[in-house]
Amino acid sequence: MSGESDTTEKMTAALRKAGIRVTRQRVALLGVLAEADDHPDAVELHERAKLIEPSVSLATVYRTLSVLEEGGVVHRHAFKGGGARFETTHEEHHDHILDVDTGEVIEFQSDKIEQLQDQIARELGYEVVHHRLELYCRKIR
Amino acid sequence: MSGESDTTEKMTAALRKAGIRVTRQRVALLGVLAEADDHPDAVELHERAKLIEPSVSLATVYRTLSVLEEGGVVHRHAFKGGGARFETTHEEHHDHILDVDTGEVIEFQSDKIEQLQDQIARELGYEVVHHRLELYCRKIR
DNA sequence: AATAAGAATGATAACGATTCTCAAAGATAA
DNA sequence: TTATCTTTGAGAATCGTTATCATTCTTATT
Repeated sequence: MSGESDTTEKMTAALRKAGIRVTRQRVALLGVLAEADDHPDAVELHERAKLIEPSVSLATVYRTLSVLEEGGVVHRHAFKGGGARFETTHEEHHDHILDVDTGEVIEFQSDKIEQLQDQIARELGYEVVHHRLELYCRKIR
Repeated sequence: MSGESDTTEKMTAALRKAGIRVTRQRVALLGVLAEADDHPDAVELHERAKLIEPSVSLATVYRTLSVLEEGGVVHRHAFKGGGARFETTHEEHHDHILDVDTGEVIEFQSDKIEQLQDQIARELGYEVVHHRLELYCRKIR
């Protein structure tokens, strides 16, 4: 057996597959992203990545996030308030509900809404490249 | 007749109605917003307001925009790239299509989508406080 | 394994958008 | 008109993010 963890191997493979050069920092960050089930921002990701690879700088976190986004490996969200937040792309497309009281993020998916969006755009002579749908909600008592 | 323009009177009345103290700067800015048919950002609004009331500072533009937003007089949008952009609230609710090539903003409205949003939220135990729906589109050739 | 060439990195400066600070000027109600 | 409280302009400060640059690391090639 090698000294490499299973996660490290997986992340390395994922980076190679996306045509992204492999570095310790990138492997660490992607590992953090892969096991995150929330939607962390760059600073939070930096904190977590440092636990795995102490040498990661915040600058590299930002740079790597851009590279991963370009490579289609992560999605960047710009919810209200604060900075951008990220999640891996391995799940299928979804939109978000944001609890305005707790800040919690819930994911949902609606083919119907997607279809309506396409239809509306088409009627106006456009095709949808991508969209942003966020429902800022309050829990019903 | 008074020396006040018709617009000034209207804006003054609108501010009073919203319970916002009336100042030259606020009247000027609201006037600019009222006759804007695009979605200007703070710097652009500052430029335009200075033509009416040269003493307006950028700080006051930002402060006033926040006040007007709280008073329900304007809406703040955070489209991708660049800063916040604003529009008056007098029209009815609508969402936006953004032309990714030209930057143009088109407004649209769909009761069906609104209903679907409410329904989805309800099924998850939430009620929608407000939402954000932006379609980033390309013109069909 | 050694190397050459280009790419990625850490530290920090710079950036753009926005908010804050504070003394001076202004708006409102009495 | 005055007293009180608010708003203002100017610029400093802040926040999230990107750019700079000398050094280190990856990778492809020996």
